[in-house]
Amino acid sequence: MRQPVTIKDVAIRAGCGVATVSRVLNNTGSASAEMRGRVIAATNALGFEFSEVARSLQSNTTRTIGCIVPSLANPVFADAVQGAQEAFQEAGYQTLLLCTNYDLEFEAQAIRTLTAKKVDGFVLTVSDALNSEGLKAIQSGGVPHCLLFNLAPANDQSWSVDDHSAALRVADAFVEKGHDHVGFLALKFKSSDRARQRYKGFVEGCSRNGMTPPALLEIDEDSQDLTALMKAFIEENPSITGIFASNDFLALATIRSARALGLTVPNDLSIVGFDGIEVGTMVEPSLATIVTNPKLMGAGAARTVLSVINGTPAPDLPDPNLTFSFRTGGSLAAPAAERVDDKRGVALSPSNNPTQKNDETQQERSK
Amino acid sequence: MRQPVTIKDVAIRAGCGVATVSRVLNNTGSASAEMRGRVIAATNALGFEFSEVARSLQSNTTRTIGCIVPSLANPVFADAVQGAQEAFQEAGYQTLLLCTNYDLEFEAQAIRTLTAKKVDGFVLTVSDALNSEGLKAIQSGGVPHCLLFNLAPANDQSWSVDDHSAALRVADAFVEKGHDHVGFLALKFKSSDRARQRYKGFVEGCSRNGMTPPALLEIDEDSQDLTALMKAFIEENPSITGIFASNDFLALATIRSARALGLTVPNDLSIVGFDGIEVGTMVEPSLATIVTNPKLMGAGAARTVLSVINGTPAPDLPDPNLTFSFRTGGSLAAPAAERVDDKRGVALSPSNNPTQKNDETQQERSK
DNA sequence: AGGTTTTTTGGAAACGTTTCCAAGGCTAGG
DNA sequence: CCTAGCCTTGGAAACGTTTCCAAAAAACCT
Repeated sequence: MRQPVTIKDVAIRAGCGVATVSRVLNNTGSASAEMRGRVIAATNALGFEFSEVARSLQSNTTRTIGCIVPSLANPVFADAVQGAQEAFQEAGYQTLLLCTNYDLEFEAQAIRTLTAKKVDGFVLTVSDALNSEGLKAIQSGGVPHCLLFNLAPANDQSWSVDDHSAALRVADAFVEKGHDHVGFLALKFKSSDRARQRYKGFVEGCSRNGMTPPALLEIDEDSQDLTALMKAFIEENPSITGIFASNDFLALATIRSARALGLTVPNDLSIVGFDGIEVGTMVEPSLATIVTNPKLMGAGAARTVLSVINGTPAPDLPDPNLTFSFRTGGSLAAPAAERVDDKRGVALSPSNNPTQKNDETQQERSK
Repeated sequence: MRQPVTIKDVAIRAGCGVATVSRVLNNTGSASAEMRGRVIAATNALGFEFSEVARSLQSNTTRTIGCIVPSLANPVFADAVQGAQEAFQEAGYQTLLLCTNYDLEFEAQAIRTLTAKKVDGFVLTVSDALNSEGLKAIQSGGVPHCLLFNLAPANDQSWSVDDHSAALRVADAFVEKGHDHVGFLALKFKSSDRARQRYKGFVEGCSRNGMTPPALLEIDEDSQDLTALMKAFIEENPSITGIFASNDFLALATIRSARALGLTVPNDLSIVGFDGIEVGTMVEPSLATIVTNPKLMGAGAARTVLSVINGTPAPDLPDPNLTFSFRTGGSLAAPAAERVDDKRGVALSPSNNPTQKNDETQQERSK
């Protein structure tokens, strides 16, 4: 199916040269009113449309942006992609989407493919921004780009939630409710610097608050056996009274597993999630979580890329502390008294101050 | 930023003609071992990569597929897109994604844009497959395409859940539990033939089962005031004992609103959703719903498009009855007996207590 | 050796645009 | 009435490939 009607056909029909057709249709250069009319008429009669491919070759610009994310199954990315796509769309750019499934090989391949397609820019979430082969290629190729949900290396911009600070905030939330020892549940720890940031922040937050260092439970792809894993985890760490899950789905799954284990949330186990997906407000108890705005992030990254393409000043990155907020929810409460007592008996606490924590606990619970 | 190194540069460096370079690198046509070596060496030395744009112009094929869906905020589409994207990716095709936001104008525009970009095919979910301007353009342009989640017009293929049958099944599920009068809650009724199909099927299912025709509650974009709407709806239809929501999010929101109105689910009001998103199994009570497999649908549509591109036989569409299954859940149960009693007494009570409904009305109407 | 295949090679056309440039027709100023 | 300058116009080059074709080189026959 060859290009059905080309600029040449229009030129013939209008009885003029192709250059004239191009000028008229693009409103570039001059043309007599009469000529203009003939060209328009011919264009309509033939139903002519420019081939963007030929244009791209000639203009060396495709008005296409490569967008690379791990997966759309995670609504955070889905929303971010949509936000980016809309922003690009508005500026007359289309979006070539590729999902890496958290696979480094795919990631590199995706970048190569899109580079060959001569995209005008990239918005991408990589597995590890500091060591990404593909990202380096983009940088050295001088292709406009902006990271999304990554910790930006030097010289790079990234629209991202401040995972570290958010995790600190979660630690604060736990301690406010009187928890001393909690767990961190991570998915795809290996392939996501975001998860690692959250963990790092959480560890630091716990430490700052004088809490026991959080126990780490790291799981793989499928949460089929999450209940079993949790059982082992809790047995191994009998003093934990809460779990910080690295995303909301995981948090909800954790609640389900907790129920399956006969634990009630939040009494026996408090849960805090991350992302702030909407269903978190629909469940009972509602999910305490870090609320983020992925769509905004995606749109922001898009605007940044557009700005470097156009050579206009880049939009300001949002204040890191405004990239998230904490949402209280029924899934986080003071630990039940019995478990606190348990702990008192069991835990030979390190350099912190569990007594004081327990006071807080009492206070909270008496409300 | 011109193409940094072209086939010409390689040819010069290798001391041969461009035709030879092309042949060697594409493994088409013959070349002496020595020549081959020189070309490869030059390619590596220069870091040459083909420009897909130039290739596309020459070969009149872009290895790019246009993918159009209403939104990625709905995980059904997000999953479907991912499924399609993966299938295409595997076949060496990339995916140009556009979201219409349920806007007909955008839809038409999107199709025009992608047509100009000379995509090799389309996978798309349109608002109304029978009257879509853009779809007609695609058809008459002879561009390979496959619908997704649409009711296919004649001559077209569509990978879609059999919404009609699924809705029948939901009606059966309600009647099995002893419901007689239920409501149908629809979002974007105007702009989605899927929602309309579901409604149509549901009406028919209710009729077949001798139930009262379902009451229709149609809502717009934001469910902010869903609770208020539901209150009015239930007051207007005091005999309904259940609601079939046209998607799972809506179902979960409905449960939340029901709670806000002091109704318990499923005792006062049973809820059935549609789509089978995973969180439905994580909530309490779990959500009764129609389970679908959007990723499979997306991948299927992709395979269909690929088959018409390659001229190979199209994959069989799945048996319509296997495109969905019913998942039982705690949100669907028999209507509470007390409510039946209660209702008798309070038949005339105004809007104070929305939990009360009139069973006599129900029985009378059911004949 | 000479003629006949077969292989290897490179020039050039083509894909559909945009844009440079030169040429022609006009207008206007002298 | 002539010339300098402006507006219009179209030919042709360029963008980076692939592919057709013919020429050159190598191989294989008697």
